[in-house]
Amino acid sequence: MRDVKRVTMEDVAREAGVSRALVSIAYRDAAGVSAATRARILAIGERLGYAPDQVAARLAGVGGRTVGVFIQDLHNDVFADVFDGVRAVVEPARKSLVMAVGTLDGRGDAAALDTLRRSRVDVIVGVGLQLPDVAVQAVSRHVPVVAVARDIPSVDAVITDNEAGARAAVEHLAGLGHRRIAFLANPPGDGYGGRGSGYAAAMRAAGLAPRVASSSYLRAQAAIDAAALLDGPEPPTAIFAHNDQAAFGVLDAAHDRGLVPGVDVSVVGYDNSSMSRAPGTALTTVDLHGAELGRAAAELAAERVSRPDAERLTRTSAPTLIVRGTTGPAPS
Amino acid sequence: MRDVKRVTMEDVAREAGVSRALVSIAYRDAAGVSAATRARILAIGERLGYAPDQVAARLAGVGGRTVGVFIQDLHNDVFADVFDGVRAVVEPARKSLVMAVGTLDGRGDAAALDTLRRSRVDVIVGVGLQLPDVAVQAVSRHVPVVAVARDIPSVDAVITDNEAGARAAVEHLAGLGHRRIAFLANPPGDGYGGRGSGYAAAMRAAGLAPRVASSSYLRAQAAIDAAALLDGPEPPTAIFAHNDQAAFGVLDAAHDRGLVPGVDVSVVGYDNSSMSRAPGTALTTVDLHGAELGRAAAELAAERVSRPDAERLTRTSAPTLIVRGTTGPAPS
DNA sequence: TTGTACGCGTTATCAA
DNA sequence: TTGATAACGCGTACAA
Repeated sequence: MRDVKRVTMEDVAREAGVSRALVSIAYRDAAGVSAATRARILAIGERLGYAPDQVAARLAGVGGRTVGVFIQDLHNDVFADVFDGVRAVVEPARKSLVMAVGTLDGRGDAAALDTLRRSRVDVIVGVGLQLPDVAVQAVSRHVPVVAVARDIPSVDAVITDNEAGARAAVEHLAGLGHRRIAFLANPPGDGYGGRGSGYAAAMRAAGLAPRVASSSYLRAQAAIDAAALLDGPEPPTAIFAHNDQAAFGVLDAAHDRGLVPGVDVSVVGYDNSSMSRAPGTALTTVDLHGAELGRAAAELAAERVSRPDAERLTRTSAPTLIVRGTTGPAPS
Repeated sequence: MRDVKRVTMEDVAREAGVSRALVSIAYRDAAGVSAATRARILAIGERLGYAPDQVAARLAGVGGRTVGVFIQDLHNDVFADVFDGVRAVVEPARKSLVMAVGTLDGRGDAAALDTLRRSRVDVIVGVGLQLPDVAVQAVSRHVPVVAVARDIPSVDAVITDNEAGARAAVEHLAGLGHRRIAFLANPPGDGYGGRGSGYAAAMRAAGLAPRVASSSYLRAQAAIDAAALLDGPEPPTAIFAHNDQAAFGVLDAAHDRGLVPGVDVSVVGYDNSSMSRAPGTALTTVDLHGAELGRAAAELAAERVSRPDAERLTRTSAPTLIVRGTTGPAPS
């Protein structure tokens, strides 16, 4: 049923009557073999069911051809967008991609990064890193890291302007006449602090009083925290959540209270995840432009590999507000 | 800024005044080293910033410790559920996981599987495989494959009872008084044919005439196909879509026409993806129990590795209907 | 505990 | 140019 033995390059070489080195050259499309011989070698390899062993190749090779991608959570659609962007750059360059997935609570992140480091990747693109700055910096001493949407001193990064995104959200809501606009905050120190500070700055600029409720990434927790706001004194007429997941929690809480989003209470998320586009939800949100971030990160990664000693590399991306159905005029 | 040279096991051995073999033993927690020496070796390794190279280990090791996971599409939440299940089994067993991601149109699937094969994985768990049976069988001649939610002759599989899921959906709708229940079909030959046949059987059993509209995985296409149904003669009062993505397309079409889901038209999806749980959407759907499928697949994978010549291994899982807000009594 | 033969390609270095 | 030879990468496993 299954091949008992693995077919190796040696097998192909013997069958073709050439050296192993020549087979290697042929398979890598490298210079040093005549077209005719190359074709013959590949044909024989095909017939034998041979495929070069990537593990051996990675061990023997010169390096610089493997990109590691850390993804915080496969359930978050935004990360998938970023991954698509990374792939769009890495695959055409014929480099290989190694993935490692963290855990939602961040506890598995260090292990996942360690896996990448030990997998001989030449550079790591970190998507949704939740580790403290120092932990990321520690990893980057062994393997260069390009952080996506997170600004860590001395670590290459594709930075997204969280302040601008938050400002756009607040200005949108203020323009609709909302005055009691609350912010459902992300965990402190997660690198998205700009969303909170941008919110606060925009509120003050609009002559409004910031009102921040701490919360978490978990939708259920966000629902609880939003409920506290909505049931408290002087409930906000609009809630800006630090990301879409949390915004869904807010919508859950609103729904429980019979409040119609966009009418009784306005809700803005952050990320433009696919769930925010769900029919019936139509969440107004800030688009992170994930694929673009991913492409930029992959480009920075390539640059870092070719110039290991370059100064810190960064690129900046600007989010844009997407108005959908969960925001509307402030109730009078 | 970064370590210029990679620290190897040899470096640690020299520093500790022992052999490389002993360092290897110490790091693998294997028998053959005294506790004191082991601690000393690990301490020195720590100080030197050493981490065992997994690539070299995989090349040298005996095998049977690496599981490959093919995932069709990172944007589909159900696959993430399955992945979680796989991981829940693989990680505690201290095996390593290698991932490869396909493409939505299925064109990249062969390449992704090939990547896994060449990565020396001992077994592949295939999630969302769209390749033809023969292509999967071809891969499985080199590396055993465990297919998730797909039934391919001679390939190990965790099978989900699509017929039962479809039947539950139809019976639910028929019980609500619907008589014109249409099925928005998946592409033929994708392995989920049971949803269509289960639908047809359940319809006939209920004394109703099956009505199948062909469609695709794409939400936009599903919207077009659903629109044709809704605008046509004798429009269905209920539409059962082959998966959640397509069901969202149906909801889009309904929304465009001012039809309220659950009131004017009932909609049932399949998968119980996270989007189906979105507030305001609340899609009635068939729960695939992704994490359970993933766990079962990982268990089968382990069994296959330990018994390479065993007969075909299969396990069956039963989906369950989850009634939410998009289904309601048939309009009179 | 140690020596040492692998595992499977890649990449100089060298010869024709 | 076309090709061969041999060292190398970094651990693992087994005999000594």
